[in-house]
Amino acid sequence: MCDDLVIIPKATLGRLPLYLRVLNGLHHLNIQFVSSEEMAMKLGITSSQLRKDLSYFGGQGIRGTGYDVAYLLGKIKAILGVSQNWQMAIVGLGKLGTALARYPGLQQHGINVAALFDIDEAKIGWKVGELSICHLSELTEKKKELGLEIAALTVPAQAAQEVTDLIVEAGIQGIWNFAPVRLETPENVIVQYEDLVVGVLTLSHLLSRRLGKMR
Amino acid sequence: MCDDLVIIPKATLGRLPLYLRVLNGLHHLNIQFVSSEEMAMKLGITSSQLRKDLSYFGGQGIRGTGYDVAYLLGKIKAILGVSQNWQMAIVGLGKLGTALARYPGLQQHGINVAALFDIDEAKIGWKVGELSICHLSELTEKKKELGLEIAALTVPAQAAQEVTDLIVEAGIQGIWNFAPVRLETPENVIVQYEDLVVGVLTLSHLLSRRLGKMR
DNA sequence: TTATGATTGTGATAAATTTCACAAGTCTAT
DNA sequence: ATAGACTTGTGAAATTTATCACAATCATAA
Repeated sequence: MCDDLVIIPKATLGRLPLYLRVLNGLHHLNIQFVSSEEMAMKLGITSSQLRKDLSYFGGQGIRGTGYDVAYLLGKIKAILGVSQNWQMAIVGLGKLGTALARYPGLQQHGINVAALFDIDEAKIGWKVGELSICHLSELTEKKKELGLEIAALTVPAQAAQEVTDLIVEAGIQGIWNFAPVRLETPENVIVQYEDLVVGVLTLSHLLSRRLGKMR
Repeated sequence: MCDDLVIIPKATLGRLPLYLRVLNGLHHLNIQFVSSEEMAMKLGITSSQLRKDLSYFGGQGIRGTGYDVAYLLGKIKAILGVSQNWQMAIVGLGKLGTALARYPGLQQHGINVAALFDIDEAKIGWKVGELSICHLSELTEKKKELGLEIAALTVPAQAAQEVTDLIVEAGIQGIWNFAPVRLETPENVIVQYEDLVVGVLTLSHLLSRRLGKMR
């Protein structure tokens, strides 16, 4: 009845968004079936890994034919929670926060940017796209009004914990944290860490080795 | 002589940027020694994992005392290739590219944004911070002039492969790819994939389970 | 010097993840 | 109906990663 309660390995979960993307592409092209080999090729992974991943939640593949694109898409969307919409607030409208507010990829995946908050008086009332920036003190009120469920935290590192406490107090249970610090939160709050620097440093490391540029 | 040739597990490498951050903080506070327990606490991992990670490249800890912050910092910087500077180009000055161009975290980690490219005639000549946007056709020339080593790819998905081919042709060997597609490149080019959507979908999944909001 | 307390380094073990290999199922063409 | 070509699903093996537990080491103070 409720497949989502099956335990899906973390490593697999991390790949589901990639699968979602490829399936979306195929669905757009009106392709009805896809083999694990074909999909794996597009993803740069092995077909057995893909099949194993899908097996954790019942990919319902058809031997000799492949997987039903629409069905698999629906299944993965359900697991990732993309099949319903989420109301998200952005807290901290600096460069990063502003870019995030305008990023179309969010809406496409069921994340609705519904409110913007900052603490800088100079920014209050400014518009980013359709939305006006509110003062952080309005968070609790707006949370109830708009049903905010996720807060993207794009404030400077020094302010992050303090602002987190306010977010938690407002009753928001999901924090997408772009500040480079670990946040202290109650158990019922989920924090997802996002850090651009990790990616570029990994690249930097690989290049150092490749180019032999080190001292 | 060259510790970087020791094989460091991928999982460990992925954590080094986090260690770098904590060590930077400690160093800033003029703290000379730190124990694995203390550092692990700040990171939300176990101390034994930290020690094991450091053991792969010789953390040079002192029993009873802990690790020398400055020494460890230098070591990790060397491994991550942060101890020298890199010249980076940003290709595609949309919302994301522009935010990246202004992101101070890059400079802080030895990544120098040295040139901006776009293909949209309307944008050519515009300034973002100190730099002017150049036409993509100047890439090869600028690569030689500025010694560009990394290209951040922030163009729409449809254009990504085409632009990648130009980047490769210009002789740039590191691509930090923000476009949600897999890139075909020669073996000597390193591609680091960056995808914001993965993070927020993971959060979405965890929230779905937690809140029991699914259908 | 010696006792005490703190902390590392690392084998051994456990857990998680990936890869392999192939039986079993499905489709198509004849 | 049958053969042949494909493709899935999945146990088992291999590999990678994380945790445990404790001897060895170092600093400090009496």
